[in-house]
Amino acid sequence: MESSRDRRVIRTKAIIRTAFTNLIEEKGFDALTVKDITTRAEINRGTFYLHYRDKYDLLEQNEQELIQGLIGILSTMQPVIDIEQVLPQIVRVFEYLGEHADFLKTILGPKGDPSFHALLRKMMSEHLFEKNVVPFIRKENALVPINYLVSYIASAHFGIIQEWLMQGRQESPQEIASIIFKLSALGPLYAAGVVKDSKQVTDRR
Amino acid sequence: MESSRDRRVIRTKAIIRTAFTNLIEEKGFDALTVKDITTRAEINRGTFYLHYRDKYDLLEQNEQELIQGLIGILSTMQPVIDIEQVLPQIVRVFEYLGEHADFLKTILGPKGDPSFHALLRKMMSEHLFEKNVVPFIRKENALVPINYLVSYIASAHFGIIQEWLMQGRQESPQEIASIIFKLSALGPLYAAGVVKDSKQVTDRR
DNA sequence: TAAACAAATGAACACTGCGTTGATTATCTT
DNA sequence: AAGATAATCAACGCAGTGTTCATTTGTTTA
Repeated sequence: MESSRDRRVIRTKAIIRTAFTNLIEEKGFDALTVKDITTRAEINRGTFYLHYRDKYDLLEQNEQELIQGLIGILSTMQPVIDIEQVLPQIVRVFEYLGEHADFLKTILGPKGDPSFHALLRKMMSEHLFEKNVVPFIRKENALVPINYLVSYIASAHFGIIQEWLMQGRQESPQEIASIIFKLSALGPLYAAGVVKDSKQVTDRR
Repeated sequence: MESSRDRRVIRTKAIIRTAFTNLIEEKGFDALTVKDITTRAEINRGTFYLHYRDKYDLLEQNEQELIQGLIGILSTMQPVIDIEQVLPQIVRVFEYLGEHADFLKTILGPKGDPSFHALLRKMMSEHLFEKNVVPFIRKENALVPINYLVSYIASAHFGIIQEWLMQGRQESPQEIASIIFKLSALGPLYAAGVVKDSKQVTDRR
């Protein structure tokens, strides 16, 4: 299309991208120089600046690309009626995440970009829960403030994503969706078999 | 004690620390130069190097200080018998976190240090759940893999901490402990009032 | 309080990476 | 095949790094 049909550009951007991803994993994003990237990519340093303003721009463009893809998926999903309809939606999301595992794994890891952590969490809150869960909450029934509920779920699911990626995606998206569902619907302690019945605890305070 | 009883050192380290914290909040850690810090702290740049190897060392020392304090608290706690005994423990932790809110807020925020995120999450897993929760799990009862359970809970609680700090700690440690307890023991969806009874969902798959 | 010590300052050093430029070469599109 | 543009190469001033050394300032302790 309009955006850079020149094969040289495609090639250059691709090798920059992989060099970048690998180097983040090795040294971490901020210990990283443009020179590192161009050396690794076997590219003239000036060429880098033909495509990116600086290393932050490079990071941002890669992140945006990924985010846009995710938005594309999430926006096609209509709000669920029955709570179990979320399962295939979760599967779809994890399929997509799996396709970008390399980049995600590094960027969400300990040497990654915390602002991307925040961005992704925010997206999960907005597109998933505030559309699918929050509407079902009758305020008078909620036992905890809603913002904490949302943070709890968003972070928890975020943690599942991280664990899945870091362990090398051993489970299928279906398995993961099932795990998430059980944990959130039944409660982590119930799912663990620690608490036998929610009731046991309900009437305490 | 032995470590630097000279008042000049105390003073210098203190002003470096606050300048550092403020600057992280303003520009983010990696957009930050040693010169920025010393200028803000109204300190000779050479003085900085008298105390820290570089800005990463400064970050690490501050983080370690905080972590050690947390370990000190966690290690005095004996494993709980009844699951509700964790409540005062959670309270104690949040009291401590509250004392260091300024630093934590920035370092756990979008401009913070992702490796510290990981470190704190790991600590929570090890000291809290693997000591207090995991032993109670009978493997045959667990509906989900334990590593996912641990990730789920650790991240979820991590999210609560972040939300609490970012919103300016409006709730007391007691309130937060109660919120966490409800969410984890009853399950987030139950606590939200979305699911009426866990049973409703238990026998599906 | 005075002497001895240690911290903080200020100025200079070479070094590394940054972001940009202009001329030249290589590769692509039409 | 011709024209366009991407990539290269070498060079530039600039900013921040981490180190040094002589000097001044402050703190401790005898």
